[in-house]
Amino acid sequence: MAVVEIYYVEDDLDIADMVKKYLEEKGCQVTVYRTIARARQALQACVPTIVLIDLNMPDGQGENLCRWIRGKWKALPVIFLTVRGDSRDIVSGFQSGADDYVVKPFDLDVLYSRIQALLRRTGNVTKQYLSCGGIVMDLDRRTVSDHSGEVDLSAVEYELLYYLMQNEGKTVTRERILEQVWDVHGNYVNDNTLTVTIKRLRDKLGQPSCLKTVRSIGYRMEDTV
Amino acid sequence: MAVVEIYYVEDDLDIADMVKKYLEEKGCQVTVYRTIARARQALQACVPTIVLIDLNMPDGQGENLCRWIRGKWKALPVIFLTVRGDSRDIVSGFQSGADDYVVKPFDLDVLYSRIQALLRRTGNVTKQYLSCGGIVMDLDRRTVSDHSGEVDLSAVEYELLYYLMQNEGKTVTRERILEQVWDVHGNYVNDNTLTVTIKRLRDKLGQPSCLKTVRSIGYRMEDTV
DNA sequence: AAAAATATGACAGTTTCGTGACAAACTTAG
DNA sequence: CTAAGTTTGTCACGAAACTGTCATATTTTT
Repeated sequence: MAVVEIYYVEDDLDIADMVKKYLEEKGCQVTVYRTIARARQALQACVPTIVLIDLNMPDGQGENLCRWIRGKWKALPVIFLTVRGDSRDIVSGFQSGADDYVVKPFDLDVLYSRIQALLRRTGNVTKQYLSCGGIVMDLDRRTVSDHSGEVDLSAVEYELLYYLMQNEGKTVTRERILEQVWDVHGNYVNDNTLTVTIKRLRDKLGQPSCLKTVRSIGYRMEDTV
Repeated sequence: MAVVEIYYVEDDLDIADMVKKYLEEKGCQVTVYRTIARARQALQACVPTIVLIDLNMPDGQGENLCRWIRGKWKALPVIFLTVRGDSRDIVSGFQSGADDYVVKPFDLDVLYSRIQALLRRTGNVTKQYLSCGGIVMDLDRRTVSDHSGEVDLSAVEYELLYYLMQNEGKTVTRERILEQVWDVHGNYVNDNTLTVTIKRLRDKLGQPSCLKTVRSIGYRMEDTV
């Protein structure tokens, strides 16, 4: 299984630290967000494997974040971690769309078991998102977003971006792109067509720094370093 | 609503009865098995929607039953119900392949929430209603309403809307829609027929913003966010 | 400074979708 | 069974968006 990327929304830094350390030991990649607002912002840029949410946050209820997540990503796994262990709380937590609900104080091994069980359940789902440098492609919806929200791409632009993001980190040659995106074999396609489509992409995506020109070779998508 | 069929493996008849009654009130169909052997026999004859297993059974450990189930049906939802609430027990329960683990004494509402969450996740819930962006389809009554009340759709229009709402959030291609809604094999169906039917749908539904055109690909139903 | 590669702006042919109209097929009521 | 009303597929047309190309500018390399 690829790296499990976890977003953990928690304001209590002691707990957050403990959980983060434990999960990192298990090989997960954990990012902690101390407010709902920040978590929301991060989610717009990149979609993790799973989200852990503390119910009581300083800037709102975790349930609302979960509902918001469900509105955008129907299948993104969400687990609540909370001290509120009353039946009514649990039921309302599930009603906001969560997949599991763990009451503090919890055993870390149990938490990890539950994460694994959930990922086992969702694991075989074909990967639905491609993300790189703040740009997210939702392959099911066939939409693209950047930090400022959804971006409307034409068919060719979408195909081009898709090809580049599939090869994130690799430099792909102009010829190869032309072959793959315009799949012409004998058909002459003006080489400049690629240049122009790249420009149109960059314009629509707000000149993203992750789409790099590799002079005399081609282009490369890569996270800004 | 399609019936949720539950196999409940439990030797304590008092608890079994209570749980069974509660779940039946919720519209589920519950069969109780008092031994692992009988449950196994029943599973070989018929596979339910979900299995609830008590860990301590007179003729063996529930974990073994779960492992056996996983060997045959990788995706059949399984929940453990048990008094053994020690961390090690829980972890080993999950390791045998369970999807959830509920410690007795449990609240019935919580149990039901967990069952629902799991079925939601596995896509086993057949809902009576489909709703999206203010449009509600009642699949039993075969009716459609929007904010202004019931809308009268023709057969094809209904099928088209049904297909789109089933795939809420996904962009579906024109070809796929034509295949699915007009199920012609070699039969020529004019591509424009789809365009026209979409228009008729939009007219009747008051130009809903949730029915989006994805140029040169197809259409997508989606809540306006 | 010249040459090469890439970026940019403008333009026009093409594609795609929405729209109104129409006739054949089907349904329903009398 | 007939006649009126509905449904459904098709066509033709137009507006809007898409896409490839050219001419020109800008940047990078030698």
